[in-house]
This record gives sequence, structure tokens and C-alpha cells, in this order.
Amino acid sequence: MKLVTWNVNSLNVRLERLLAWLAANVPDVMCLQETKLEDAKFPVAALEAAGYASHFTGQKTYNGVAILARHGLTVTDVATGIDGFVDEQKRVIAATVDGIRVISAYVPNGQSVDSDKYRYKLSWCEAVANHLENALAQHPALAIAGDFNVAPDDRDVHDPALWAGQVLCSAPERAAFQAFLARGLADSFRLFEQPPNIYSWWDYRQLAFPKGRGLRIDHILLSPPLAARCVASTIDRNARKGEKPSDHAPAIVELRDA
DNA sequence: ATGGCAATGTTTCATTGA
Repeated sequence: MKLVTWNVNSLNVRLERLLAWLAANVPDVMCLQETKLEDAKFPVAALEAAGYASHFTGQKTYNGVAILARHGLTVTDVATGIDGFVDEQKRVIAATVDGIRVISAYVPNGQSVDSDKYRYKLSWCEAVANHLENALAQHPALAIAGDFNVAPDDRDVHDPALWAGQVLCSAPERAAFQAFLARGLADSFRLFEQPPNIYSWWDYRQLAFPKGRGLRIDHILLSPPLAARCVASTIDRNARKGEKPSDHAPAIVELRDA
């Protein structure tokens, strides 16, 4: 099974790119973030024609997440939101796809470490960590994929000194990420030897992408049974090239059959 | 082997993202 996560930064703007990427890569499951679409405007028909069933929860302008499942896969138990955490923002959707519990998540950005948005981000992450504990008890084969808005350590940052203590890299955010791993999940990317300077996001400004000034903030975390089946975890930086790219690149895992 | 912010709505600027 090939499982992918991609923050598309507006599905309306990025639909053609998404369709091209799906055709070229044929993932089984595609998790999306920042669709920025109300549910009535989700491009169900275009994705259906491309061979994918869509499950989504969205809102105007901000946030919005989805799980696309390739035709032929069995999807059950679609659920949105976080257990025990009231949230107006549409940031979480889950579905069981061929026996694997898949969660597509869009962690709040946090804006700056002294902001209300940052405090919301930390409480949101704590709620998700608790949610994961329940979800893992119910679904031993679980993957949470998405834009975590955290660079887990300095290997994930092009210029650690520049970013030290800043939002996306601060110690409390990194601790929140470790709290996910403490529930028994593995950062799939670090299951393998990786080349240096691999990132998943580059600022649109100041030539960040051609200069290689990025962060690895999009992740796929795997429960032990899935980590044992994981044979690759990569990021497709080619998707950041060309006309009107998302500022994020897709993260990809391949799982061998159980 | 890429391109100097982008997307959205509140639209001719403000807000948010990361």
C-alpha cells in the first residue's frame, strides 16, 4: 500500500496538479490538508473520474482535510474531529482503509510562540495525543499523516540557528511531537537512512526552494505493525517545482502486504 | 534546475500561513 500526505494549500487552485500527481504516482490513500473548501464545493466528481473516492471535512478559506481512497479499497468508519476536544476548525478526518486506520491531520501553525494561536496549537496537540491513545487501542494498524507544523529536530531544519526557538521548531512543539511518538508511533522517515537536507516545506518568498531553505514538517507516523511493514518513506520535492506549486511537497510511505 | 509570496475574502487591503 502506498500512503501519501500532501498539504495542497487550496484544493481549488491545486486540483489539476493533484490529478496529475495521482495519475503519475497512483497512491492507494492520499491524505490532504488545507483544502480550504466547504464540503459542497469538494471536487468529488473529478476525483471519482480519476479513480478515487473522497472523504472530507472542510470550511471556507482556512483548514480543511480529506482522505482519498483508490477505487477498489474498502473504506469504513469515517470520523472527523478529536475525541473530547471541541474545535470549530476542520483539521482532522479518519477512515479505515482496507483494515488500516488512517488519520489525516492538519496541526495548527501557531503563528509565533507568544501568540494565542501558539497556545491553541499546544492544547490541540495534547488533545490529539490523548485521542491517539484511544484510537491505537481500537486500531493496532494505524497511520497518522499530515502537516504537523513541527520540525522534529535540527536535521529537519535548513538553518537550525536561524530557527532556534521559533514557531515550528520551539522546544514545547518538539515535545508535543515526541508525545505522539511516546504513544508508540514511529516517524516513518527516520526508519531509514536518509540523505541530508530533505524537507517538505519551503517558503514562497526569497527563493527558499531553489536555495534549499526548507523544513520537514509533513510527516507520516506509523503504529508498530505498520512500521514493521514499511519499506520506504520519502518526500517528492519535484512536486514543489513548476507553475503554481503548493509550498508543501507530498510525503510518501510504502507498506508491504501484511 | 529554480525563480524573487500565495490564497482568500473582508477585495484595491487585511489576514493567515510557516
